[in-house]
Amino acid sequence: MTLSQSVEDYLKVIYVLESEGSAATTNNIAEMMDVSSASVTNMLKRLAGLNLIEHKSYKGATLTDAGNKIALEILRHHRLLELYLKEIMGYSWDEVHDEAEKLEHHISEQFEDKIAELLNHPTHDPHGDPIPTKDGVMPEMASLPLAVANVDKQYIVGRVKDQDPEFLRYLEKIGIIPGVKITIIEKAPFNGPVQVKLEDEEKTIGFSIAEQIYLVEQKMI
Amino acid sequence: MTLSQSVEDYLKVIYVLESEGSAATTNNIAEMMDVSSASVTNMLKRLAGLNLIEHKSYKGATLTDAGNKIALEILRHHRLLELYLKEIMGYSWDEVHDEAEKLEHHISEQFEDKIAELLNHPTHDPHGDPIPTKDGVMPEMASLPLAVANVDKQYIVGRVKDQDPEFLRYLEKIGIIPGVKITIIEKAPFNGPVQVKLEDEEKTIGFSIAEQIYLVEQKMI
DNA sequence: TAAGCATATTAAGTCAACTTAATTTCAGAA
DNA sequence: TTCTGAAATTAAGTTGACTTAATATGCTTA
Repeated sequence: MTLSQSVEDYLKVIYVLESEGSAATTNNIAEMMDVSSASVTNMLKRLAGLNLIEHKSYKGATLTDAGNKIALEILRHHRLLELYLKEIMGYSWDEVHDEAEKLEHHISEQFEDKIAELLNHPTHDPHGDPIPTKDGVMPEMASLPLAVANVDKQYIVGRVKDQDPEFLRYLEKIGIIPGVKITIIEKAPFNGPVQVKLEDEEKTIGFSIAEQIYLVEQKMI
Repeated sequence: MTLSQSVEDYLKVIYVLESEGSAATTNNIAEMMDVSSASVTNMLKRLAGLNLIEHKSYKGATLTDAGNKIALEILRHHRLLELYLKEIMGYSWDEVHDEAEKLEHHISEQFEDKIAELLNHPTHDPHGDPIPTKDGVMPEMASLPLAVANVDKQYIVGRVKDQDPEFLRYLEKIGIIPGVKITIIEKAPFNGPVQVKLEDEEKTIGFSIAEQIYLVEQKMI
């Protein structure tokens, strides 16, 4: 059973919405994929017909086991590719997303296995997103937003959510990338800026940025 | 201007037919692409509309400069990928074709440049096919079929035409791969088998196999 | 030079993926 | 409890890429 790129993309988006806690409603999907909601309704019917999702009219979609499996496979491709592009091919972390987005649908099982091996079976991509294992197990993901973490406690940057290249270049410039130690010095009230200490330098970042950064207490990787 | 995978494939096939000396007729294209001739007629109209080919009804197609440029770009992708898969990712030479066939349409300019650099700007792929340069120059290609080369003269295997994996595995097993020295010991008449000497061992191969192998007098690579 | 055959084209239809516009459904406020 | 606006669906149509079947073209040869 070989699925179209489009089908794979829908499944991936539904997975991501589900895992974010948002419902995979017609409009949510349409917005994320930048297509009309009518297109989504149509596709949801097809996906339901393929037993990849369950769809209740006017309610939203949930992945079946089969759909979940495929979504995880695509996600695995995507994240392995991101890491591969960065580590082996010398891409910067703001460039990897777009390239992986295209290639994820076209690499073979063999290619997947080779890069996993070359990378020594990694668990997280350059943004800290977990890479599902081949049998569909999702590693732990950093889930504590910097914006709500404790002051004066040392953490490690676990994950950066926003994939916008400019945003990523900014973060890299100020030194906030997965793996680095970070301590919150002060949080201004009313969603104000957050002052953090990295290695030795201190930086101040806006609240909305702090919401995109997730911390862990111990190194995951 | 971004072209569909299908358009790119047609251009590539037309290029290959032209460069083989065969006319790019409707039926030739249909056969190579395994589609109906009606499909080809349709596509030729579209391609002509895009100024990528010239098409005279009932005559056949020839690439315009624009079409040629795109065909060469795809061919460059394909052959760079083949070499990359073999040299960097550890594929065997019978496996690279299929994977490259899919990926060639989806890699970015950046990806192309990176692998070219990693491979040190190679001129030929693992089968000996020339890799067009970025500005559309096609390196020399071995053009002397083993089947018609001289007896008792030392050559070098330059290129293997047939891409069938089983055929390639056979050739590899008996040691006929681009770059190796080869001398024809004897050619049986009436398109009979050909006896060759490789390094130290002698092998006998069928005539139709000998037709797929092209020699050069001096190492190209 | 006309017949016959291979080659190519046209006609009509399918399917996936999309669109806009019209309509239906549902859930929350008056 | 009905109304209304947002969300979802249906209806109708487009485009690309394909199909089979019918028809047209033109090359060879008798």
